[in-house]
Amino acid sequence: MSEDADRQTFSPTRKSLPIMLLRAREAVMFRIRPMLRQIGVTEQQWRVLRVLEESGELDVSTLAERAAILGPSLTRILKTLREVGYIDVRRDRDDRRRSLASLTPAGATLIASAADDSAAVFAAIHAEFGTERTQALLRELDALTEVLGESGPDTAD
Amino acid sequence: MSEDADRQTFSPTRKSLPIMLLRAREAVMFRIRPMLRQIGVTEQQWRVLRVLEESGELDVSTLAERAAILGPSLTRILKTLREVGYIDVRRDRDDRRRSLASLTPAGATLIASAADDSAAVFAAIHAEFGTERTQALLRELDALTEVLGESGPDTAD
DNA sequence: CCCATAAAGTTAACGTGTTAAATAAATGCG
DNA sequence: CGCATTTATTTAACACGTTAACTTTATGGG
Repeated sequence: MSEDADRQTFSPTRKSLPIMLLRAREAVMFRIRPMLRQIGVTEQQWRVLRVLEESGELDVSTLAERAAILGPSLTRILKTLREVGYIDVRRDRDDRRRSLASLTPAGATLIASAADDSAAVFAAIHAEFGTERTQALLRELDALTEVLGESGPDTAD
Repeated sequence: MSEDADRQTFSPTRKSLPIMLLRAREAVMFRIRPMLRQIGVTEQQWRVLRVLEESGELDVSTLAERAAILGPSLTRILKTLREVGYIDVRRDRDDRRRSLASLTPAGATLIASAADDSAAVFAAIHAEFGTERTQALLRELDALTEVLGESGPDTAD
């Protein structure tokens, strides 16, 4: 009743790359959310804090790129994080179009307080799915992103 | 300046499973969005229509599960899709708590009109990343979802 | 030096993600 | 049968995703 005849017009949604990536991400996030709730930040706020902890002071564009968050979302997130005191934002003296964000001591403390819980979650995932298998999956995801990122339908010409 | 000493508290964000799944999904969606824009539906609306095309009439809970969309979002999406005439929604006679959604002819026509474009996009992805490699990645994503889905921090007791 | 153009962020508008609470219908038990 | 408890869905509130338009600052050519 759903298919015209004996030919599948689309691959089943169970085998669709976008949906499977979404499902896998959901499964992982399900393990992580309890920790995030505990410290009172959203998943995206956590990514921003993590990137700043990893890279130090960054301009908004680079931060957006590394945290995989779009500009408009990041503007709102930075506003919130600044209001609660986890980050500082200042203007770049040399190029006054740029904003530079950095972690405050309070932000660094927050991240440190979640380190053990975070490690435990990922240790559990490695234990259940396999450390090597997880690493291999990460490599494949990175490869897929690289391959598709080089040229797209909007980059054709 | 970012790390306390010589020990990495967190794995680099470049190797974080949640972030890599997000990046990979973004890379794939970047190829698909032009088609969705053309037919005037969002990514989530498209998933709902695809699932209904694949499975026929479904109750809201099952539809949410298969389209990987949460209940509250689906309520809004179904309202929109009904208003533009792509789906019908009715009450289940046997269990009046349930709503049943199904594709209208207009909805089926919309999907059919995008079939060729959709196939072309996925053919391109298979060509660039490899058909076998893509299949293998899908299997790993499914496996990860299964492994993590069986028990979680909220299912421990 | 002046202006057109580009670049970096922000604002705006609308749709979705996420959690908690509310509504409504079905179920089970005394 | 009557009511407390579940189940299915919706509503509400706030945060983020996405695209387009806008503001401000840099840059380059005349």
